[in-house]
Order: sequence, then C-alpha cells, then structure tokens
Amino acid sequence: MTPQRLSVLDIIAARTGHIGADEVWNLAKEQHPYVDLATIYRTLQLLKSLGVVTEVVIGNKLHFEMADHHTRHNHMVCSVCDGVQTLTPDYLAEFSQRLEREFGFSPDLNNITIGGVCDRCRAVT
Amino acid sequence: MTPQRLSVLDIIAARTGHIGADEVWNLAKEQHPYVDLATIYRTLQLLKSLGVVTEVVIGNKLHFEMADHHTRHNHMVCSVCDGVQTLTPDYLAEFSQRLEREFGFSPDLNNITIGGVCDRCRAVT
DNA sequence: CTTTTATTTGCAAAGATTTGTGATAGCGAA
DNA sequence: TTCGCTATCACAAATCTTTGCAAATAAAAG
Repeated sequence: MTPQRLSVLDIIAARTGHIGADEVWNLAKEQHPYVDLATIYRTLQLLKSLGVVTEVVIGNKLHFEMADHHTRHNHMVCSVCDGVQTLTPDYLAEFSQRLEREFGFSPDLNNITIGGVCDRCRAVT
Repeated sequence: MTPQRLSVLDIIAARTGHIGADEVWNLAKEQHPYVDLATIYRTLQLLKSLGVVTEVVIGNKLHFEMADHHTRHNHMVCSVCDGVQTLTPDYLAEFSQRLEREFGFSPDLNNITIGGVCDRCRAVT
C-alpha cells in the first residue's frame, strides 16, 4: 500500500457512481502532482484483481467503482447514448450458476456488462 | 460496397473461427496493398452495426467472426489463458427476455461476452 | 456517358491503455 | 548499519483503436 494507491482508492470510494480512469488521474494529481497515468491504470487493475473495484466499459473508456458487496450490481450500457442502468445480481444468478455447473467456468460477475439499446434511444429511432 | 469492404468480408467469411483486426489487415493487404488499418477498423464496425459480424474481446484485442444466424452463439473468455468457449443462445435467452420485458432494454446478444476463469485454469491455481 | 452528390479512402494524428526500464524505497537477514 | 531482494514509481515508448480531413471513388441523377 503506497500513498498513490491510497489516493486512487479514496477517490473511487468518495464517488457514489462510477468514474473514468482519466478523472481518477486528475483528482489524484491534486494530492500527488507527479503521479503517472500508468500508475493509475496499474492500480486500477490491481484493485480490480483484488475484487475491490469493478470495471465498467462505457463507450470506449474504462470506468471504475467500488465493488461494495452490499450493493453489488451489473450494468446495462446503451450503445447509442452511453447511458447506464443497473441490474441487481439476481438477474444473472441463474445464468451464472448454470455456467458454473455445466462448464466449470467461473464467470466474473463483477465485470459483466450488457451492451444494447435502451428504451429511450429505441423510441427515437 | 467497395472492394476494400468486400475483402474484409471475404476474409472473415473464409475463417471458421474468430480473427483479430490486425490479421484481417495483413490478409487484406495481399489484395489491396494500400488499405489502411483505419479502413479495416471502420469496416469492421460497420459490419458489426449491420449485424453481419460479431465482435469478441479477447485479451486486449478485438476479434471478429461471421454472425451466422444458424450458428449464433456467445463466448466465454478465460481471463487467465484467453481461451474461448462457446455458448448456445438458449443460455442467455431467458435473461435477455427479462431485460427486454422489464426495462425495455434491447441487449445486443451478438456482442455479449462473458469473462471469467475456465475450469482448467482454475484447477491450476 | 457525363455531371453532381454523397460516401469512403488513405494518411496523419490523437486517444486510450499497456508495457519496459532504470531509479528508488522498504524490509528482513547478516 | 549494510547488503541484497523485491516491489513500486515516474517516465518514455509501444500497442491498439478511433477520429479529422482532403483527395479519391462510388452511386444517383440527368
């Protein structure tokens, strides 16, 4: 645990929703002017592999948020407006159990994001 | 429809499995020495939006394959070995219908990939 | 077949993310 | 304390993908 890593964690914890890697960087620089973006990314990947944060792909960018077990959820990202809706875990529960049972494959539920088109954008078309 | 686009489509159609963007480029250059990688990527995105090809994220790279309706399937990608297993559509059917029904969200089933750890890699750990 | 219009291309450059590297800091053992 | 080991950092450079723009090409119209 280094000051840089603590900063990253603090920043994500302070945010209720998700936050982009670049935004984390900007905020981290306020405390450690010389942190490198690479360090941010490495820390983010580290925290993700530790299961502390969750990665969400929005548009072409990586976003992150706390992997709070009380509020675990998945995301639906609209490919038209990049809007995000959340999903409670039970939506994927049956599906993931089946993968586990039939293939021995352990899906990383924290990092499953469903792409598609939201109702509003579909109505516009 | 331009020659470049036809090439890209031919290349993907000629392949049974998925193929990386860079590989498509290399093959396309054999027919059109001056095609640019950007054109490949643009074409790939176009074909994807037309529902002709499917995008699969493997490791940190984009791969593509024909979205043959007869053999529609999804992918499970192991984050340890980058191995890919396929899933018949019925695994996601109930789940996607539920999203549609309850949220009006139209998931893009062609482009859902499940990350996780396969049984073999899990055994190693 | 020629002109017009819209789309696509190649190229260059920008974005986003990852990787390699030497310097440096922390830590346990001698 | 000093040596040696390991891990992390900042910086630079590489990788993969996307975007802006002028020139080239395809499709539509006459």
